[in-house]
Amino acid sequence: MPEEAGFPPAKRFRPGCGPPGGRVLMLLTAGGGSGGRRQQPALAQPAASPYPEAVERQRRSLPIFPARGQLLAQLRNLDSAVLIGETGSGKTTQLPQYLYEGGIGRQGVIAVTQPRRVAAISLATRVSDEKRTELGKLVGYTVRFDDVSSEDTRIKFLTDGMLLREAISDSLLRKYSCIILDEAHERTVHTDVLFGVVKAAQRRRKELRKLPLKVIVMSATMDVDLFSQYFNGASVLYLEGRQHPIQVFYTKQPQQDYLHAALVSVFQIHQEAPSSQDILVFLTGQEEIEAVSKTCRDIAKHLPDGCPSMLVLPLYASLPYAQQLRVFQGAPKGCRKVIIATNIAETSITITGIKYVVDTGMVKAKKYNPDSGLEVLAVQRVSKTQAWQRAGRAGREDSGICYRLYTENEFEKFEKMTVPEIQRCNLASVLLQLLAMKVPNVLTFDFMSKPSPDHMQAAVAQLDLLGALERKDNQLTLTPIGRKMAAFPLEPKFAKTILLSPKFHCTEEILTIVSLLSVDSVLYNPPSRRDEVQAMRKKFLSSEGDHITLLNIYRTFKSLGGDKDWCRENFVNSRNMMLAAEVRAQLRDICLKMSMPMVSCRGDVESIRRCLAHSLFMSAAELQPDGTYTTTDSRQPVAIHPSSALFHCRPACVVYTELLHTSKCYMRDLCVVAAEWLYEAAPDYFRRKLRATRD
DNA sequence: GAGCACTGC
Repeated sequence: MPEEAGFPPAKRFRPGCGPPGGRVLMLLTAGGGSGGRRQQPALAQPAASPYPEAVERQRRSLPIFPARGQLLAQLRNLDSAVLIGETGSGKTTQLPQYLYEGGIGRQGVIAVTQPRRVAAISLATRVSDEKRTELGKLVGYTVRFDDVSSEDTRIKFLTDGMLLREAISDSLLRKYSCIILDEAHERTVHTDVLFGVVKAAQRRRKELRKLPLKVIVMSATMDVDLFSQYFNGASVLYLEGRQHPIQVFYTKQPQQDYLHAALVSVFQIHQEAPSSQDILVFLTGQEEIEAVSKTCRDIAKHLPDGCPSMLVLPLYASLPYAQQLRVFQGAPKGCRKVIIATNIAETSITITGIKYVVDTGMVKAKKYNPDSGLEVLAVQRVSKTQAWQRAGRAGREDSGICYRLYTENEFEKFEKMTVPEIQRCNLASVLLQLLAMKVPNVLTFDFMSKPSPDHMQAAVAQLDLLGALERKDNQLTLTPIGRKMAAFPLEPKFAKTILLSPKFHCTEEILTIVSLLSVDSVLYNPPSRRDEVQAMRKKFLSSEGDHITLLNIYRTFKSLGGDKDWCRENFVNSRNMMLAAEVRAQLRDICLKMSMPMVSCRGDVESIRRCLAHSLFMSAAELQPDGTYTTTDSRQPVAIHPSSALFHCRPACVVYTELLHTSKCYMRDLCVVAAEWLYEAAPDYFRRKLRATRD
């Protein structure tokens, strides 16, 4: 048994509780403490309620309910507002209904945006149930591949990415009277771009004396200064929630080995706590999670008598769906559930019954390196808000306990907030979308958290190479090709690949390849069965690279009618395969709307490779005399990723889809090309490069 | 020579 990790006495806190100092313009409290008995709302029952009693009672018991009148009175007169409400306050399901019932925003549609599809769908279902209407009538939702809304829809839930798409065809968002940006604290790229788009639409509509646009930003955390300032000093409304108290323990000493510390903590809890109380452990990635899960199971086998048994469940996004679902099933009586997860359990997946959270304080996340212009995936410290979010996962139904595997001193040194994604990612897509909306002066776009000028410039350079940009009167605008690229829900380089494909008579094939590349990997690689996987995959491998290999797999899958058993036997992720087929159909529709010819090159694989060379020429690498590879763009040393079909080959020249920095800089998804094809594709670009290397 | 956080259009 490992020795005790050593935790000092607990500090009590309630995550996100209490108003932010000095910034609250109005305070709306629901009454009642957290976790304890709640005050009954003192308002009179409406004369004739349209709701069945149970639903009505449930709605009235939510913390937001006593604030209803005050909330409506305030919101009626405000253009913009920020609403802070903890988990469980009922803000997301109730506020849109209150607005509708109060006759606010009835001249148009009330939109509520969500970062995730599942959330948009389940919230719409919930609210339409409460309104006792059929989903898609009064209350509906719109997410990619699934639009359940109609002319009658007045309350619409949509993903933030979907609303952005709509802004391309109508940048004033004319059909909406009110836009509620929910989960704003997550600061996804899409939400961040929407902030700017919605703010501009609001101002422009005012200038044009059109229907005013009301904007409500909803956040679960207290750091709202930025939101309020950004929306011209918008009022901040505070709602108390239903979070239960959580005890937090820190370690006395910094931990050298967080995996070891996590194991110690799990078994310390396991020996002390009743077996009905489940544990959630936060680690950084698949490999680590699988290794720790195995160790946990091994140790659990050799525990002393009287110790409860243990059900260890890994949880990460690339885990097959059926295995993900196991975390929702209760463990047998006398058995404890231990869930070992990535940050997928921070926001995306909520598990009930968690009493203990073990937080290693580490996360694997993308960083942006402005010098090299590259994204780097690296294990790093979480931010304070992230640590609170993790702790909060222990207090969903009852009071909880969080063990932090770092000292309080270390915690104080964590970044206050996670750096918004928009400052950590490639901006080519964002820029293309803004240009498609005809935003004037894109380079000075009013972002809430501005990306650095270098960062923006790198995106301009990328779009320029793809032939998407032109300059008119010192303003950046889109070329006809650029406008077409923006129509595809894809990274710009993939959109360009599709647009080039008719020239190489391989549109059908390119559509398949691009679809497969734009979903999560269809190749399932359980580390414990590596040899089996390699043996099965051999029959699809192409010496011409990963794109052709993927095409081979898709063709076999299709010829068998999408057989799930075949997928399992061949270590193919059937969920992602189906998704790729759906993406392909959508992309094909867009091509047909543009009157692109649907052509196939049949067995002529070379034309596919030529097409890829012409669209990915800026991501190429050449074999050096010493057997290593160097990128043609920045002469950076790179290596072939071990997952590639070309891992054991050494082609002279390749293009790749992605660079991945882990222990080395790896190229992923490679295609063998001829050097002269690259030169043909962009003679000026390569002439510049050659001159640069000579200097 | 040896490895892939999480969303979304």
